[in-house]
Amino acid sequence: MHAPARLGEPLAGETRLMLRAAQLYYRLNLTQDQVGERLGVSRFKVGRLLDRALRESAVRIEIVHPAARLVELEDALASRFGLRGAVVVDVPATGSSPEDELLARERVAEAGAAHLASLRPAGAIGVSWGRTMLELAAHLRPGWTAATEIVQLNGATSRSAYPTRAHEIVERFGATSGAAIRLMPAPAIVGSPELRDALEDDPSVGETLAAAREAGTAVFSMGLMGPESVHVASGYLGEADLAALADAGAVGDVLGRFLSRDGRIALPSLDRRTIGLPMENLREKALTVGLAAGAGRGPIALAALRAGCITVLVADETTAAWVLDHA
Amino acid sequence: MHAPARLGEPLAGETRLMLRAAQLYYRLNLTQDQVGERLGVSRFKVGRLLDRALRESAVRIEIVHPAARLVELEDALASRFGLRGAVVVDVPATGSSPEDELLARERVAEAGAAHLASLRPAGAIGVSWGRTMLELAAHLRPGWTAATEIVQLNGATSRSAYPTRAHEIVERFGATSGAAIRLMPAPAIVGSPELRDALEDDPSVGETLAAAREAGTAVFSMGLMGPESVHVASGYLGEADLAALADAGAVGDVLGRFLSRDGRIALPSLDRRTIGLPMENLREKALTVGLAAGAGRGPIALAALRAGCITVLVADETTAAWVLDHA
DNA sequence: CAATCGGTTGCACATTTGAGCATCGCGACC
DNA sequence: GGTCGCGATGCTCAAATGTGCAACCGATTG
Repeated sequence: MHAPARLGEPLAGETRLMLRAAQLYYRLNLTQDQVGERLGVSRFKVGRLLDRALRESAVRIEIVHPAARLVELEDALASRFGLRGAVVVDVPATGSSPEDELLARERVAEAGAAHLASLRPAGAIGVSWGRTMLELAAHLRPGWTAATEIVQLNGATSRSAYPTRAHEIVERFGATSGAAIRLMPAPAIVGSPELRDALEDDPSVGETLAAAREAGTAVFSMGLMGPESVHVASGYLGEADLAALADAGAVGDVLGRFLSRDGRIALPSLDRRTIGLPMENLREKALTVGLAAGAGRGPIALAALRAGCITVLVADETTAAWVLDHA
Repeated sequence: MHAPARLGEPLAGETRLMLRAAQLYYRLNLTQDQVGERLGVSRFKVGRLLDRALRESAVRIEIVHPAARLVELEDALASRFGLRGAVVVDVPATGSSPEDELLARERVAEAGAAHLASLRPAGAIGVSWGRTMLELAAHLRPGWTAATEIVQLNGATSRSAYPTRAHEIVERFGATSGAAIRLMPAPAIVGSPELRDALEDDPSVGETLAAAREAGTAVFSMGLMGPESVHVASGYLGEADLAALADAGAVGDVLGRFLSRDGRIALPSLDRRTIGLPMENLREKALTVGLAAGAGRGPIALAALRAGCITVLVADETTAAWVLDHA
């Protein structure tokens, strides 16, 4: 090798020196100069010794903070899906009990609000509704940004006893940012494409929809597909629709648009009955913040990412890990 | 705390930033400047973030090389006993079978020879004898140093069939360094103090002893106390002596001088029958290299260190660890 | 409303570190 | 024995990093 032909050497003197240098440099925080003095070698040699130690990974530098994994997931998501950013939240318990769901929603919403504020979006901001969005709105702090207008992105007037509280969300966004608000007075899903078109043509809805198209920013959450969906609770979806969606391979929704695993509209016939900003318009926005909180949101998060309608993802750790595992 | 009263924060944004900075800096090896650019903060802030990460031990820097432990032991020994140096050798198997003993001796002797050469001792060098010393001598490489004289430090003429081979050792030291040699033609231990004195007064022994006192450097190994001691094999010690030594708490010998745990001469009456350099003269030398190789050498190594007669210790890992454990 | 205080920020400057390069020593090979 | 080539060494110079300091910001208090 490099040392003059002494085979079977128990421990090359160079290696001893290297380890000693590493100890002095990394443990005692001496300068390379000081290390060299103690070891009787030049500082250049110390530098090279430390180089070698690093190359041969005789010293390991690892990031051990409990949250380091979250940051790693964030970076992985951002680079894997070409995102502008990702926020992964550590949620203590990640079961699928209602309490755990609640907790996950809270943490994701809180983190989403903070991150949204840090982005300081300007101009018009479109927002969706749902439990996560309501929670997010609650966490917005006065003056978090100086938007000009808050626009509701999709229909929400409830036809059941269960209120969507979409107006609360929009109002809170408006109140905390000082922006004007624009609601969308229509259900999320109606019975026929014709009715959808008629409603969207009406100025009350149409103007909001136009504003939604113009908004540079969109903030929305992702919904689950199944009997527990808010769309079922709100009375928009019946048994038959649910069955058809399941047949079509739907995994959840974004702005009331149900997607299949690959990110495509799962059931075009249902999509034509859905009132709100269409997928293709959502994709065009400069900044879209999508939130996924709670067990089982992995598939819809991945679908939405594949649909290309997300530039900033906010999710809990379990969801983030699932997405990366299945991407 | 430091952040404006937001309690129960899932993960302070500062911490995210810190971890991200640490990732970029330590994993991707970006400069602090580049990290700052990516994260949108000044390089000063990055530096401070990295500082914090280090202080809060969010990043851990550890030395993982298998030999790192040896170096640690060396440093610990050197500082604990005020040594000029210590060499700890990694010995694959550390049982107490004859083969393991042999292996340990080989590795320690080899490392001892290499380290001795790196010290380049000048002037007169005193040497002891024994299996380890023989092995060490065999590993000396021509021109390893430019000593003027090699002096045998203690008596060695065998009175049994088992040869001490002390002359081989001294000759090899001389031949490889180009130095003159001086042997000590006497047994290690004799029957009475009077005979010891008479022999030491004889010029043949006395002149070597005087040279041994003058030598600035001494190299010796440490021997075990018990029936397997070379002194028993060479016929210097009988049953009665062995029993008396055991009673006196002897743990082993240095230059034929048996020591108790605390580093004192275990049996003065026996010591007065021992021919060779006395302890107090050994202590005065500028450089004394002591070798301890093989299972059970811990106690005598510790005793010798306590006696203050060692400035450079060469030992196997097990012995080194034992010494530090019991110091 | 002014004053003050703790903490954070960016800066100029000194120190530390890294990179490229000329040199040297030494063994291999003619 | 000469010389060729490789690796190690130490140097200069530029880049990167740490440090003390002044300015600043926001909150608290008189």
